Amino acid sequence: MPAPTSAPADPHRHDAKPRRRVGRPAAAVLDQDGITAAALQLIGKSGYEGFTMAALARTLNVAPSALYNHVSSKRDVLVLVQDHLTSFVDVSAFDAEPWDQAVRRWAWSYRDVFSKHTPLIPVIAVLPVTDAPKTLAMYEAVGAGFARAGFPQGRIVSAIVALESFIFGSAYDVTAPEDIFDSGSMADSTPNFTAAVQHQDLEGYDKPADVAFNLGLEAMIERFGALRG
Amino acid sequence: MPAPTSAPADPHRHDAKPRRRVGRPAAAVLDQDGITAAALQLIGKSGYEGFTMAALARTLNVAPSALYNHVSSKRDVLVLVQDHLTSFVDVSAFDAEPWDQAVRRWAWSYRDVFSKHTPLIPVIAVLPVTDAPKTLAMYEAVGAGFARAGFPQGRIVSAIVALESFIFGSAYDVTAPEDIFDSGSMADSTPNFTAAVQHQDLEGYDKPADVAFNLGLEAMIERFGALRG
DNA sequence: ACCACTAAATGAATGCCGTTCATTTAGGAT
DNA sequence: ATCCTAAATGAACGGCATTCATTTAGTGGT
Repeated sequence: MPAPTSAPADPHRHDAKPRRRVGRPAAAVLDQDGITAAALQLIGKSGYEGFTMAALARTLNVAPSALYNHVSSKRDVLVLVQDHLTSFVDVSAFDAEPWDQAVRRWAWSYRDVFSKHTPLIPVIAVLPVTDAPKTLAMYEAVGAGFARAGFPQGRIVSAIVALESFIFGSAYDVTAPEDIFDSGSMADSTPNFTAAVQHQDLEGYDKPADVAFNLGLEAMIERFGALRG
Repeated sequence: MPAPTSAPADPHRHDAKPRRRVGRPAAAVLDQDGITAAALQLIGKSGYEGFTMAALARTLNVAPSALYNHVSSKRDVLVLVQDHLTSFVDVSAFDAEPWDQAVRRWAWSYRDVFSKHTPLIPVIAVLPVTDAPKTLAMYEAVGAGFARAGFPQGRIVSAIVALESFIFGSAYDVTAPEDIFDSGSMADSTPNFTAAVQHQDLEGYDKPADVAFNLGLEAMIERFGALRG
């Protein structure tokens, strides 16, 4: 009886999100793509605190319970959103530029996309690729790029995972408050760190998060690059 | 006058647990240290799903509302737990071993501590150090180690942040399901990545997460080490 | 043209959750 | 003995995700 939660091939296709007249039910008003788009829009407007099954239903002119015919949980919606966002990550450089440049472009865009969606990180980081086809497609593009660049087969996945872990952690960093390292009244007991914070070199970047991301990313690119055959 | 609506969220400088005979208040059944200890124990027993203000109150034989005399929100409790956990991170090597070994020991222990507490990561990553004295103490130990090793002042914080970002991301990775990269029925459309997954080299480690962590960490240690004067 | 079947929507109900608040309790200070 | 006040209580409150019996309206078969 319950509707399938993830079926790639849907019998009922295209139906925008028109407002059916109120009152009693209608024909197909909802599908996963429509839910995903509405969710993304809602998140953009209200943030993740405002992202509620009730609020999502409201933007779709539907009762909250109706969503559960197309999705099995709120987490499910987050997975749909996550996978959709992944298609905004730029992997194009992997077949247009040298390996190191491609990794650079990919990593920065990956970080930028998800720094605006950090609540999704705990979801992505642990999600089987089977549940996220577009994410899998990204891995394929990246993995192919590594292989083409002469990366040893046995280390491709580990290298990607290491980069991705760094990217996720760095995405949080982007959202941290500027004064996160102000030691305030405790400065006396932490002289070394306090001094280091004060003398931090921005190296021409706008934000400290960018300096740190550049530093770590370039370290990995250089060292990983040396693994190529 | 009714009772105050919000308890002090500020741990302030004293974090010992002496019975302050400041000559004011009444019998104390609850305090922040007791709450922190109970919270940690509850999390260990029931996980973060079972970690509820009501459940926490129950283990302390107290009404849920009583907690709010000592803590201003559930998030506050998480901050206390987070800061407490940080004292389990091993920074001892920074005054006993060479820089690279010290970073290694610190990073692995940091990752191991928080891989069991990933729900805290979104909290830590964005938390001003002022609210977490033990965390600040850790930064001081690490920062001092970097300075002593001849690290250029202006880059100490960026290097630590980069390492920490990598550590946080990698902590998630530890908790990922083993088959997270099984592409299942989609294997045909992702030949490169699927092959890379199949041929992944474990390099003698138990878990793929450890291989990736080692790879990224050693890259950073080597490259950052070259920055020392 | 009828009818049976079924996917999809409803709205009420459920059970939890974090948090608030008026009130009570009991120790130290004067 | 009395006042003062921090700390504890228990009953609310509003919000949340999710479930379920029921209703609706299209579709496909005869």
